[in-house]
Amino acid sequence: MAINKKEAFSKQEQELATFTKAISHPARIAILKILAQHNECICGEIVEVLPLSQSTTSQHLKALKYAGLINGTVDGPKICYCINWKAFEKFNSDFNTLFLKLKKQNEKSCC
Amino acid sequence: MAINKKEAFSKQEQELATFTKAISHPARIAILKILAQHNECICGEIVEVLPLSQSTTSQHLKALKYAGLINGTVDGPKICYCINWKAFEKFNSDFNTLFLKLKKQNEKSCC
DNA sequence: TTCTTTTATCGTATAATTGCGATAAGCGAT
DNA sequence: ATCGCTTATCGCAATTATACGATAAAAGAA
Repeated sequence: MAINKKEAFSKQEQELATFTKAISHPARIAILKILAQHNECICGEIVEVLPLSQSTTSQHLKALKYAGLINGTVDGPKICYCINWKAFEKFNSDFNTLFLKLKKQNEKSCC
Repeated sequence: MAINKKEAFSKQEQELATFTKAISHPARIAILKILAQHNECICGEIVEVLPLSQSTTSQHLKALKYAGLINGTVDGPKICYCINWKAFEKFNSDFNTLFLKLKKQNEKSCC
């Protein structure tokens, strides 16, 4: 058991779930906030701000990168991180589309 | 290891993460769509539509209920489900607030 | 080359998620 | 009280996530 049944759902649902999963941990929301607060890419002073170890932080960054929400480019010995606004915009749009779609049909809670 | 460090983040971040986690699985997004497509509460014909077993579907419903996104009231032998629009509205609002907050600061990707 | 700094990855442990079948629990009808 | 229908929960197995320390890898500086 415990076979993954995600592929049984629509592409759209899978895609949105990937995004929401990426930001389903407070640490990753915090990382996005930190990245957005900078006008330039930051070369990973994220570890110092977060209450997590360097390795754990790196894993969270990897998760965000996997979902396409952030980019990281090599800058000498450091790595420069920033938000992928294009992907972010798409996510935001898809999300609002879902919201509107849901709300269109029904507005009242009957229970 | 593997101690939960979620409480180390802000209340707002935790709250939003709870919501996004609730909709971080395609099945749960599908459930919300099904619920929204009905003008009345539906007495769980969700199982027939989803490609999942009754028990698994019940667990997904439980997850959505835990996050406060749906309500379920007893209707004889059945249970009547519907979206909690109030909670949903708050989630939508919190989410857009985060988006705007992030976008306010920075609009360009430098990498 | 060697050292230092920065980041990723490996190894490991624990916890949570996902999924199913089987069973229980609740309620109406007989 | 018993039966049938609907939904929740239990028990189990497999997978994934979370977290850390230790180590590797990459690049500049000495």
